[in-house]
Amino acid sequence: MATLADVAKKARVSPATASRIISGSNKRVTDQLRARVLAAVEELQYVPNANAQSLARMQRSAIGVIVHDVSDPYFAEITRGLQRIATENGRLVIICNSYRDPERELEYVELLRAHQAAAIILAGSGYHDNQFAKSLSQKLDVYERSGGRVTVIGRHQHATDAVMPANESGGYLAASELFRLGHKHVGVIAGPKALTTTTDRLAGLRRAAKDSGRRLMRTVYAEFDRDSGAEAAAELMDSYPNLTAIAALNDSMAIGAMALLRQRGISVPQRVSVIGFDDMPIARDVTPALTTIRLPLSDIGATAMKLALESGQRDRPPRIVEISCEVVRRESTAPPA
Amino acid sequence: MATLADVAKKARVSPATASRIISGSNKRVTDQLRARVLAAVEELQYVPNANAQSLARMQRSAIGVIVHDVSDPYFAEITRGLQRIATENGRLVIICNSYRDPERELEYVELLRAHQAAAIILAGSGYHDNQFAKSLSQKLDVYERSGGRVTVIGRHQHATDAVMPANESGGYLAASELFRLGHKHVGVIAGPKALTTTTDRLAGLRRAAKDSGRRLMRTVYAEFDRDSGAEAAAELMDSYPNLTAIAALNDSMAIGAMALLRQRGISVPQRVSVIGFDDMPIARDVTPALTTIRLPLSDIGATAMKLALESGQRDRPPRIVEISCEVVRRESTAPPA
DNA sequence: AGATGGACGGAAAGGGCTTTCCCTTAGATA
DNA sequence: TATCTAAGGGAAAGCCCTTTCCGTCCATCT
Repeated sequence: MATLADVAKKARVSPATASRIISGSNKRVTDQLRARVLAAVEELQYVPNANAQSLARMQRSAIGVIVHDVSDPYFAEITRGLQRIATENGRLVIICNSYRDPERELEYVELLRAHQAAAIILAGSGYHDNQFAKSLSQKLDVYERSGGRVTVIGRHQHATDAVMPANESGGYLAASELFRLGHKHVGVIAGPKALTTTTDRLAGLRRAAKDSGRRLMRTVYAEFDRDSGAEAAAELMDSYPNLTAIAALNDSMAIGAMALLRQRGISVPQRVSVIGFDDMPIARDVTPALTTIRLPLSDIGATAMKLALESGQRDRPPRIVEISCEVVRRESTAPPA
Repeated sequence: MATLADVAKKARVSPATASRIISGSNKRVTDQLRARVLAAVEELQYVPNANAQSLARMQRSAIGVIVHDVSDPYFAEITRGLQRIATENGRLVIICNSYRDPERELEYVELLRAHQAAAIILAGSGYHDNQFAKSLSQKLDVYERSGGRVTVIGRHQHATDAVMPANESGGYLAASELFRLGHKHVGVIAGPKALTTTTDRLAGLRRAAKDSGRRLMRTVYAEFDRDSGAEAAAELMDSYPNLTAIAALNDSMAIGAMALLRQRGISVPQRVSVIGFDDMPIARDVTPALTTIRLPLSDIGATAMKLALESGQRDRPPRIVEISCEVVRRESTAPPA
C-alpha cells in the first residue's frame, strides 16, 4: 500500500507539500509541484489512510446509525432518508443493526465512539429497562462530553436532539377511526411490551377508547413482524370470535393478520376491519389495501440526520422535532356489518 | 476524551502495560496491575481510539458493503444475511448505497480502501459500461494488491470470489412456467438495460421461448421499482391488449404491474397471469399472492460474507458459488382463459 | 543598493496506540 | 550461597498523516 511518503519521494517533494496538495489546505503550492505530485498519486494509485488522517486531524467525519433492523421496511425507509442527507453532505454512514438487543446497542455505542464517529443516531424505540436505559445514558453522556453528537428517533430517555413520531396521537387516530366507523368490538395487536413505541401507541388507542366511551376488547402482544402478527390475530379471533375490527400497531403485523383472516375465510373489511400503523410502501399493494396511520419515515430520517449534522454549540437545550401522523384510508376498513 | 496515557497514569503503570491489559496481548500481566487498570478504564469510561489502533496494528477489521439501495427489499434481505455472519465474527459492517450510480460506486471503493476495510463486498448487478467496468477493475486490483479482499454478488466482470444467482436459468424457469400453463401472448417487464441482471434474466426468458417454440411479444424496460413496473404494464397492455401473461424481472415491478391491472379492472390471474422474480417477503402477501422465482437472498448475503472472511491465500483461483433458483407457485398465475 | 515583506517549501512535532527490545526481579537449581 | 532462568514491566520506536513554525528566495520599495 503506497503511503504519502512514497508519493512525496516519487514527486521529489517533502511529505508536507504532498499532503497540502492531496488533502487540500489553504496554503498555496506552485503548479509545477502540484502536477508532479498529482502524477505520482495517479501512478501509485495512492489513497490517504483515513485512519491516519482522522488521527492527525482530530476531526471526526463518519456518522453512526444504530437501528433495530435495516431489513425491516420501517427502518429501511428511515435509513433511506438518513443516507440521502448524509450523502449530500459528503458524510459516510455506518449502519449498525441491534436486532432489538439492548446489549448489542450498548456495544455499538462504544464501537462508534471508538471509531470517532462525529455523531450517533439511535433510531427506533427504546426499551423499558431502567438498568439498560441508565447504562445507555451514561455511555451517551461520555460520548457527548468528548464532543460527539447524539440524535434519537422516537425515544424518550436521553436528553438530546430528538425526532419524535407522534406515536400516542397516532394511536389515538387509529382507534378513533375504528370507533367513528361504528366498531364496538375492537382487538389490538401490540408490539413487544418492552418497547416504548408499543406503550405510546397503545396509550393513544386507550385514550381514544375512553373519549369515545368504548373499550378495547383484548390486546395481544406480538413481535412487530408479520408472522407474529398472524399468530396474534389467531389468538384474538379465537378468544373473541365476534370481533369486528383489529388495530395492529404496525403494518407488518396488520399484514400478517390479514393473511390469517384470509386463510380462515374471514373477509376484510366485510367481517373484520384492519388498520395498521406506519404506512410502509407495501401497505397499498396488499389486498384489500391497508388503511393505516402514515408516518413520513424517510423525512424522519432526513430530519434526524440534519439535526445530527448541525454542529451547534454544546450546551443549548435539546431540540425536539415532533412528527405528526395522519390517517390513510384505504380498503381494509369499513363500518361493521 | 480519555486516552490510554490517562488510564496508565491513573493506574500507575506504563502505557505498554495498560495496552496489554485492555487490548489483550499474549503477554501476561499480574492480577494486581490488571485490576488497577481495569478500574481506571471503568472510571474514565475509556474506549481505545479505533483509528489509532488500526494504524498501529496495521491490521484491518471492518467489512465494506456496497449495495444499490438498502431500502430495496432485495438488498435489505441480502444485507441481513451479510450482517448476520459479520456479527457472528465480530466484524463491523459499513454499508454504502450507490443508488445505482457507477460513479458513486467507484468513490465508495476508494473510501473503503482509505478506511482500511478488510474486505469489500459489491452486491447487485454490474453495469454494461466498459469504461466504468475498467476503472472499477483497476481500483479493485489495487485494493487487492494491498491486501484487501473483494467478493461480488451477481456480477461478472471482476475476477474474484463471487456469489452468482442463477439469473439466466431463473429467467428460463419463469418463462417456461408461463409456457407450460399454455400462454402464447407473453409480455416482459425488464429492468434497466444497463444492468447485467436484466440481460441475464432476459436471456433466460428468450432461451425458454426458443425451446418452447414460442416468442415473447414485447419487452418494456423499467427501473426495477414498483411505480415503473406499473407504467411498463400500462405500456404493455396498451400495445398488446390481448396479452395473457406478464413476466416481470423482479417482484417490485410485478407488484406494480398487478396494481395497474387491478386499477384497470383486469383480473389476475383470470385474464392475465403475472410472474415475478426474487421472492421478496411481500410476494406472498399481495393478492393474488405472487408466483415468482425464489432466490434465497439472505443466504446469498451470508455466503458472500463467508467468502469475504475466509482470509485464504492471495493467489488461488477465484471461487464462484452458484445459487440456484426455484419456482414458487402461488395464485397470480393460471392457464389462459 | 539595501531593506522589507510575501510566497512557498521543508523539518519536525505530534495524534493515540501497539510492540519490540531490554531491564529488573523473583524463583529455581546446583 | 551463588548462578541461571523466566516472567513481568517499561522505554521507545513506529504506524501514516497534518500542521505549525521556520528558513529561503525573490520581488518590491525607498
